[in-house]
Amino acid sequence: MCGSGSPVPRSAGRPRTSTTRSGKSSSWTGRCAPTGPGCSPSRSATGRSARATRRTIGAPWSAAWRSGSWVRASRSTMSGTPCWRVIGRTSSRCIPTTCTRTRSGIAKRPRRWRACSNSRDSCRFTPLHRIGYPPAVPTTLIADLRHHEGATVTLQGWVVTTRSSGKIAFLVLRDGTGHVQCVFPKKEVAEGAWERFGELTQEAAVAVTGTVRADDRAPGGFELTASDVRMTAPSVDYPITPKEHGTSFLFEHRHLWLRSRKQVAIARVRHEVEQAIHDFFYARGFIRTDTPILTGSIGEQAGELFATEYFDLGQAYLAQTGQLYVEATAAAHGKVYCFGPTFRAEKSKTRRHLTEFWMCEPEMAFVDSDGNMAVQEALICYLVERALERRHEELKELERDLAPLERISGPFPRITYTDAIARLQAEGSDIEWGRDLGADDETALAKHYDKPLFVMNYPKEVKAFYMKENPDDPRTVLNNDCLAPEGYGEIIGGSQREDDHDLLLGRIKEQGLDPASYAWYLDLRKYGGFVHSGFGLGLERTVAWICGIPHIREAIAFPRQIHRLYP
RNA sequence: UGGGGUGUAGGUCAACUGGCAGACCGCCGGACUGUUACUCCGGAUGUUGCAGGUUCGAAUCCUGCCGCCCCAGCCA
Repeated sequence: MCGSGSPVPRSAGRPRTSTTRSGKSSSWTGRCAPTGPGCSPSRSATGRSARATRRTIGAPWSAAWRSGSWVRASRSTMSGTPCWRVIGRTSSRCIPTTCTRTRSGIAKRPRRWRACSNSRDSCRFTPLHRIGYPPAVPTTLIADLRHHEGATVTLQGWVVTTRSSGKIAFLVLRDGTGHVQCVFPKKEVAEGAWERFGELTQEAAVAVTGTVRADDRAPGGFELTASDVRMTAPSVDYPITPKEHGTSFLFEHRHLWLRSRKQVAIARVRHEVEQAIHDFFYARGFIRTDTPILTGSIGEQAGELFATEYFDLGQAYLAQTGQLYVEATAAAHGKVYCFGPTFRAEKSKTRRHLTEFWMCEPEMAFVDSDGNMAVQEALICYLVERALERRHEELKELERDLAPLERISGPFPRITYTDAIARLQAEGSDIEWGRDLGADDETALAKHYDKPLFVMNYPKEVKAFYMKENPDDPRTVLNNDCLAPEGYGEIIGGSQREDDHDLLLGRIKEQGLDPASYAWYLDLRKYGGFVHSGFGLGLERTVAWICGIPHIREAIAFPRQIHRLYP
């Protein structure tokens, strides 16, 4: 189940454009600077299907965008205006171009089109904005520089650092797609450019024009020999300097800290994990059903909810979980999930808690506790695999030791709560059966394994009312926690749900909850009750583990903690 | 909500037993043609968290308050 690779069926990955008529797929190795005079929307590329060509003619980028086509941006060096070429409509494969050069060195328009064996998302030769938006002014992205070697381009971005040595100066620029060093030789730059360089400060917005040059000394392999620079917006006394800062200072400046390399890397791993979650469930036929944030009834237990006035209906609460609602939608669709923010007014001040965090909660009809864990296992394997495959650079930036992640594969070890207690006691712990496991207990258990660990069947008393009683041991319920390795602790909590109306009602009363608030939830057992299970995966905890960062507050752009509501 | 720690320049931190408020980074000025946390020279920068107390004298000792950090509980 694990390690099965892409959740998309293999057959869907075959290019369906006419570009692969040869039937041969090859990776693209040529250098392309699609900026030559021949680059015009009205000219079709040799080998393109007539249909795509027609689409290009008279079809501005926005029309192509609306129709879902892929567009590729390029810039005419003659007119300076961007032009757009539709390169594919339904393919999930990258379709890069090859170019030839004339003897004079000017890149000509693509002669032929080839399919590339890389997938659309991972292909290094498919810069993202080709399927995105048109830049406000003709601008080359740093990530695209490899395609523009020898060409004169204009970059827009923000100043990371400047260095000057009297007759030569260096500017490290970032634009959201990467970093590049721009070199300013004093004698060769445009008039006034040297002085303008001197006025640049950290994080000033700039436009730099120069020639793209491959250089072994450059971290990304390419540099810009700059001919001109223009500051488009100043930045005075940027607070986050290249020196060290304390955590409270950094979180007070979180809106700026997000620009730093490591924070960018974390955000991209998070993005990858979120997308991977959606891909995973989509490929397996789950329907995403969104659950309310404002709720009247209560998720698990009162007291730790954020309350707000709700017109004439009294108090509304910010959702602690979407679970009760996905149980309802599971009866409509079979397999569903929700993914959104949840809120806990717990006064927790640990490295594993936020008051607002994102949770993915699948719910599956006709799936028992065993099947539930199998899905959790597959999901975690897939998320780790995706991060390793597509966010390798980011994990490297974060100095994450990849070996523990590479070891993640199914099946995961499983241990019952009762066995866990026995093991802890054997190791000298004074924990007694019936008490919930603490953070230290979890770490002690998980350290025996280099994979995530399932701990199953906790005592009924310490778990929520909706969990199904274990028929083999009625003191316990059919639930599981999933503990991440390396001391990261619980990232998933799941259970088979109580599907018997009377037993559920009894549990509600036992825990002192008001049955009236749960009338609609009990209805699900009155009208075609069904075996079902589900779980909640904490996004920030998962991202923190994959990134190897010590505190989950860095795994979300703007963390909400008990003492932090700003920025 | 408990337990522990901490608060000094824009930032990170020193300041011995109560005795002149300091360093580095950053910033400003200058030098330097391949730097990449460049280097070198010079300069500016303070309500020592707040309020009170002890003392000839308090960043330092005492009382109260506030902020932040770590740990625990609760949980994802």
